Amino acid sequence: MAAKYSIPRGTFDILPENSYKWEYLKTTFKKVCETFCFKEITTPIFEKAELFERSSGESSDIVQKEMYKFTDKKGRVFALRPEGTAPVVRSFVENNLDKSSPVNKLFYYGPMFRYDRPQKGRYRQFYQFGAENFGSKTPYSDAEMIAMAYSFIKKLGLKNIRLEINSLGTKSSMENYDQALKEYFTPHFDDLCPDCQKRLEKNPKRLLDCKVKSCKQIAKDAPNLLEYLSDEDAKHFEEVQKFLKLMNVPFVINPKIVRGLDYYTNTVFEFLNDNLGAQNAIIAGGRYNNLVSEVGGNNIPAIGFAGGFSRLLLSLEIENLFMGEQSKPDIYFAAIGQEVKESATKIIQELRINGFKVEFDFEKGSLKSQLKSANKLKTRFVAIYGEDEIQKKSLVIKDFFDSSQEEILVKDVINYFSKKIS
RNA sequence: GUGGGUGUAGCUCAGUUGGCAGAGUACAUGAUUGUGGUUCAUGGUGUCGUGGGUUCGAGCCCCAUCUCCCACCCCA
Repeated sequence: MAAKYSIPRGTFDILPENSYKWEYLKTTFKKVCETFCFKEITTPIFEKAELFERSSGESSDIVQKEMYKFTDKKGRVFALRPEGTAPVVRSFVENNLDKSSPVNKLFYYGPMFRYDRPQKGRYRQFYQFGAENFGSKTPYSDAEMIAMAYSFIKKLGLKNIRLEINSLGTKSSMENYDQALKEYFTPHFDDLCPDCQKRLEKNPKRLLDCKVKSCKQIAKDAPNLLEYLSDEDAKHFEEVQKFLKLMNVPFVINPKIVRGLDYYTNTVFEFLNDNLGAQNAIIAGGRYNNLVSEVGGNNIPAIGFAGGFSRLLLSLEIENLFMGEQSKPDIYFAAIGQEVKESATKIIQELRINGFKVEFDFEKGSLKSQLKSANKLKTRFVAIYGEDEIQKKSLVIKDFFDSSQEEILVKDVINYFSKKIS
């Protein structure tokens, strides 16, 4: 053992025995997105570091300490993407997608990178899926986005997941609220945990979801964000709720949801699974009406979400749900003797070209061991080919379902299996 | 970045007061030479995470280091 090289900390291999599960998640997500008429977009896994510094907020932890930054040979500073929204916005702006269509509905998935301490549901290279809607500012588009995430969760069959929504309002109401929070918490300053004392200046909304008991106690009577929304923002939020109800998407309002990235405005939402431990957010997102212009585009409203595949997988495992199936051979080709095996390769290639999944072991000797392999691979059909069959230009086909056997002519083999295997 | 736990066969794990490295499972082969599943027999591998130290002797004790797990933090 004692392998010479080991995998980098906080990363993981997806081995053959699990690959199909990831594939299942990806294809299911894709299918759901397509029912909402979203189109796939793929961007590079690295971008100019500045893109993330600008979009996520200079002060966020992601930018401050979690980015994998590097400099290329010409001194350009890049970062492995820590999240998916900024690159999609960059591509949207750079390719002038808004010019050819007033609304663009996009989805993506792929690896993201953050230098975090690894933990359950948290890795340094992790796989996210996400979707963005550019160009639509109606409350309906907020609800549609949430409904799409909800549909994905439903499609997977997950039950123990709840949706929480909130509205942060626009910039002015957010500033008013921050001010109110500061006024409320400052008299209690000495009773706050050290983290919260820091947060009070930097990002007072963070005080609301502190886990320290004493802070929680103080935060209980803090001013409510929803009361600081402008009339217009409040109306928007109410309309979103109206559409969610119409679409039968159950939710609860949690005025304490705060998103980690600076760019959110108005609606924010989280899909949570409390059985996952500390990293309980499965899908999270919100509206970001100012980000496109901030990255250099026109003043285009947008809303989106992102989710983590491994947290989703954990959730599926906990609820013991279907996670796709490993691909298995249609036919195991058992040939007896070296000369027969050589002659078999021609038939096998013919079968494979016609789309059948055919397993064949050129080295295994006895028929018995080949049948054992076929059984282990859960193959239904075994084609038995030996001296007798060569003479007769035939094949014996054994069906493991009922242990029946029949002899067919080699020239009919494609036809035969076309009927047997759909 | 901080704290707690952890590491022994491919996998899941035993391993006594420090005294020859173990089980289950999986894998491979075989049971009158062309018929799987069940059964039986046989077989193999370990730098005991890594590097030091204590000791006649270390899987076990001490120090360091790394990994993974859990929590803080942060977030998907």
